[in-house]
Amino acid sequence: MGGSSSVTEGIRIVAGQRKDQVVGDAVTSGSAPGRRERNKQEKLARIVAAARRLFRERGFAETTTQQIAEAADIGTGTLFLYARSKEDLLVLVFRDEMLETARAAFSTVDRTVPLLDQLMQVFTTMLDYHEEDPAIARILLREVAIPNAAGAPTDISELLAVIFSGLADLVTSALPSEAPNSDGAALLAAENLFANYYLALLARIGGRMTRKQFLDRLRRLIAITVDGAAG
Amino acid sequence: MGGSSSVTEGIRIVAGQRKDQVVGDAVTSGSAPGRRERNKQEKLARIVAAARRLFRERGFAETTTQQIAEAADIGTGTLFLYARSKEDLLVLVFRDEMLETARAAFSTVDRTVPLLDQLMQVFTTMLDYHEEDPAIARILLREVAIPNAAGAPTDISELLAVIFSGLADLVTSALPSEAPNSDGAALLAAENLFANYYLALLARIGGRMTRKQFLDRLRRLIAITVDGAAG
DNA sequence: CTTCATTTATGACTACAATCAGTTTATAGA
DNA sequence: TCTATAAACTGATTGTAGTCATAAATGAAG
Repeated sequence: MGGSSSVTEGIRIVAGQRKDQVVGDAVTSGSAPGRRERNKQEKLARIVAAARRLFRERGFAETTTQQIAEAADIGTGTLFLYARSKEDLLVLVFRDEMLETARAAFSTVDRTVPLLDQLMQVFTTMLDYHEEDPAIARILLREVAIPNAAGAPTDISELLAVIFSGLADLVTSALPSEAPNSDGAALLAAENLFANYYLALLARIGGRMTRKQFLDRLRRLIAITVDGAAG
Repeated sequence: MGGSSSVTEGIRIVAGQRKDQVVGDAVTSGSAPGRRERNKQEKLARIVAAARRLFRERGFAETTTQQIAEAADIGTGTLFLYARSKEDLLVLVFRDEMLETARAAFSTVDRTVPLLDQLMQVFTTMLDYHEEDPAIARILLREVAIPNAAGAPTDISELLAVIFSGLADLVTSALPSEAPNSDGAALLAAENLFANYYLALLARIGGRMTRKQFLDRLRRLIAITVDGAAG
């Protein structure tokens, strides 16, 4: 997403309102973590591990938050101190995998082929990941698009940053180095490309397209953008 | 795991065929509707009317399916013969309004202005509709993108057809009449444009953009596609 | 009218996400 | 060390979406 405008109108701390919690990550840097912080991180790790295993083994709907809590050896209420909802927990659990997938996708791109093919490589890698477990992907993609519960959901800004800057970088590299403000233009092109990928992915994961149809369609869609921006 | 020693975790319903019902519209054409059919339509109308009123008055989360059933004067279980889930009911309720909004958007476009402006007119009209009730729009857009429950959700193909063919028509009209297979190309362009609109809309409704930011961003995004396709 | 089969309706019931008042644990200060 | 305050944890409880066994309504056929 474009400029993370530093408007800072949130007001966060103080001011009596304590609604939105979710045990915050209080690790500033360097200094002693402290027992409380260590306990929190350890618990978070247990929760994520347990949830991942259960979601994978039984599926999302078939796994209850009770089961996750029990497997993570915590109280049922504790779970919701770490994730706002069951769906949000899913994002928390698979965020890192998605991030790694995205990073891998960009780092293995063959930069000698045309931009269109580079983009298809990236998107195909990300598609492959989601196709491994379409049932999970469905809910994951839904939650990423529009979070369910109110309040601050699990932060995915890093994932988005990797994707957008990665796409923008491919676009910039492929373009003849001339345009002056091409940075903003490249980021905008990245958003355009991602929008096309995302909606096609929704159709694919939603079972409204075969894999072949998806790839074919996506290629044509991004060709519109790529040819336009390049021509 | 733990707890009772009996494993029993397989079983679940899983068995082959799903039961996908949802009282189908059996009106073929012309011939006598029959009492059964009339009752169904009447009930459906009552449900939609009651749900619309309650969702508008109290909001989605604050309205229970019991309240809707009572207001529609039907049993609680009956509701789920007409919609697969509470979310699906929301689509059922607002589908017609969205369809009308889309139709109106396309029929009032000023065809004398540049294509980019025509598209912005259409998208702005649709944005206006969703901004009237962002809380409802949020869930509506989620459900449209990826239906919640399994089985056939409320059919929105007509809405999508109106939007895609409408966009394709604008594109075709604005382009110099020359290209032979421009029909498929125009439809593809329409998908590209819609993808950009939809993701921007998600950001806007998700509160991640002001209205001004949305319009500005969307204009730049679709400019990429329009300039590319036209140039 | 009287079966009979099929479709539609019902509401008591179940399962479960999420909450919240009360409890425990950690840390800072004395 | 002990005490006070805040942060984190807990599980019994609650509200409600969605189910399912049963019943009612409809239409077809005799």
